[in-house]
Amino acid sequence: MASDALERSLGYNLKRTQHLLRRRMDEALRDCGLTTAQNAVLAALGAKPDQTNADLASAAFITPQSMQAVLAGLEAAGHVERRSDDSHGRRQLARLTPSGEALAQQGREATAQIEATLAAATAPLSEAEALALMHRLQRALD
Amino acid sequence: MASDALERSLGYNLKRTQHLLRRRMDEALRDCGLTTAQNAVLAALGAKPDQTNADLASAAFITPQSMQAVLAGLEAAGHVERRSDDSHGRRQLARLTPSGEALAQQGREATAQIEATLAAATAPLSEAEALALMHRLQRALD
DNA sequence: GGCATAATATCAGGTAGCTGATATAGTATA
DNA sequence: TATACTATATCAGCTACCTGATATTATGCC
Repeated sequence: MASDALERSLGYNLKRTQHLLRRRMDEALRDCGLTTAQNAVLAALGAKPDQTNADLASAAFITPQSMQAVLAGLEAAGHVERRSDDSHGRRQLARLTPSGEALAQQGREATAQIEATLAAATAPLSEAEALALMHRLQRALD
Repeated sequence: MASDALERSLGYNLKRTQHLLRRRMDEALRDCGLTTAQNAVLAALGAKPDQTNADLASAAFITPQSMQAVLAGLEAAGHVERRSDDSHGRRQLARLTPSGEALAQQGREATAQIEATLAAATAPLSEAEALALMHRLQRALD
């Protein structure tokens, strides 16, 4: 049994919550054959096409170097395509292929249940209040 | 710029918050020469001595295999000592040495500021309300 | 125009944590 | 007692992500 001091720590509970969430997400996405990082890319490109590797890395909270490998895998599998930005010679803009769109949809469906579970568990707080709390914590940590 | 859909996701914001927290913790602990995992071990043993490798792994949210390496490092550095449990031949109970106690204290001091920042940022919610929210989310995800 | 700075992509190497497998000791059960 | 099950420690190998370095392309400034 852990000490009460740890149980009362916001940081510790933030970490534990995120840890449980990560496990649930990994489980749910395993059925689609997706990793969490891959799903993050598909979701980000689904919401906003033509993003650079650096954009996607930031969205998935990993380094651009790490994202390169993820993106290369998705590209090799035919779920993503990259083309040079005409106005910016170095940039490469990524977007979903049709099979990538389908996979992104599977990812959304697999994770929707978890998101709904989270939203329901905020009661008696509203989901908006929980989100506002997260935003305040983020601002404090930034 | 990320899509609004992601910004409104509790899971995404939980991940982002934890990501920022991790960065701040790593920064603060670097001055003590401690990693996050090492600090977790010292904090856990400070709160409750004579824990097994498996106990500590659970407390730090890593596998027992990974914790072995962390614990071996701390033991080699003289901050932790392990002895066999007389009543359980296989178990090895870890506890802090005097230098480990001192290092644990440094870790506490380094992270106290961050914890206080988090607690202050819960307003207008109380810290207890924020903790209760975390616990509800954890229960929902478990 | 020319130069410093920032942004992007990408190569190379290192590390932390993971999964899988194995050995051993304690516990429960038939 | 014997047999199955659980908990612990620990070896081996793997993967994801990181840091550091480098090349190339915009962009801001003089």
